[in-house]
Amino acid sequence: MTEPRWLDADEMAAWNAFVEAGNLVNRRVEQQLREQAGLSHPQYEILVRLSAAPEGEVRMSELAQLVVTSKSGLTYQVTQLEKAGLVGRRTCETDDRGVIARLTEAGRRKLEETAPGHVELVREHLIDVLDRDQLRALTDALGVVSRKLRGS
Amino acid sequence: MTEPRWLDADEMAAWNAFVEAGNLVNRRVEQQLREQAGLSHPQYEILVRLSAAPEGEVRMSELAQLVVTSKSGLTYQVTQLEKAGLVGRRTCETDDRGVIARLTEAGRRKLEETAPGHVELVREHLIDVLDRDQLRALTDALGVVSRKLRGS
DNA sequence: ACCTCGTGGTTCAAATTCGAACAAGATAGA
DNA sequence: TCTATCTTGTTCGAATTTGAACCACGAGGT
Repeated sequence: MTEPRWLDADEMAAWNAFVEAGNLVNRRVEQQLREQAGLSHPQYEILVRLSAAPEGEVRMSELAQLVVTSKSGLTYQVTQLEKAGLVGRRTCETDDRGVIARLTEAGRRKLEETAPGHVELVREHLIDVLDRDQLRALTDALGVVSRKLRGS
Repeated sequence: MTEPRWLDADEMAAWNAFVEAGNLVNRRVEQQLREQAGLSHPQYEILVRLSAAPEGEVRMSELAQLVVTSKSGLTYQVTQLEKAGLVGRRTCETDDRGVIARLTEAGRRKLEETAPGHVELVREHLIDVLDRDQLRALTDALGVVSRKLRGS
């Protein structure tokens, strides 16, 4: 095993900042959604993705990619949302294996009443603490990271 | 309820990038540590923080802050690490309530043999895909976010 | 000394996560 | 057509996470 290229101070700082900020923000968001709407962050994400799709419908496999979770994880969360009446399931006409998740009217209302508080929090902790340039730099950098990971 | 300030396209992109990159990287790191060392990311983080501290000792409450987890979560993970012989517990002399986690020799060895692969992955997916300026911008921006969240 | 309040850590139940195993359906080539 | 191979989504068990409840202890005032 050859000696690895260790991280220098700047690189270490970058990694730490990434992990720390991610954890802190996630915790905060999770907590806020939970107490304000009784939703987990993944659940909220699912509602958002569905609402953005035509007919409010997205196929399970695609949805799993969008919210970055495992297949079984998505199955679980969609089941929860279904019990709550916020999402429905139907089978795909062209592919009998396929299952399509669909946002219900109640789901859309739930999202509408939850979004303001959520956006407020995102603003307070991420958007409004950065200026335009910082925001762009952040988006660009993280975009590179994501694309790299998506393609492998 | 007053109408919230919604996110414009750039702001939305920033938030999406943040969440997506965080999820993707986390999943990847988790998977890598699990199969290469049988450790979860939080567990690895604990070992890192301990190894960086004088005597390899950190108090539980402080450790929870460092790795950004709940008290109970930390208790659980330290217990796991203790079972594996990588970490020890002792009570604080000056405060009978306090518990101090301590990195064992086996723990230090485990960290030494796990770190190279981990660093390699961090490099591949975060560090090496960005140039110096991007890395600095990322660190600065996320630093602002973390500081803001730490102080509230 | 005593009492009150805050802190530190653990325990507990409930919810969530993941991967592996599975069943059922699509797909492509001989 | 037959068959071998992917894909899809669910199920299952094991591991993990969280907040609330709890107990023990320190700190400050009376």
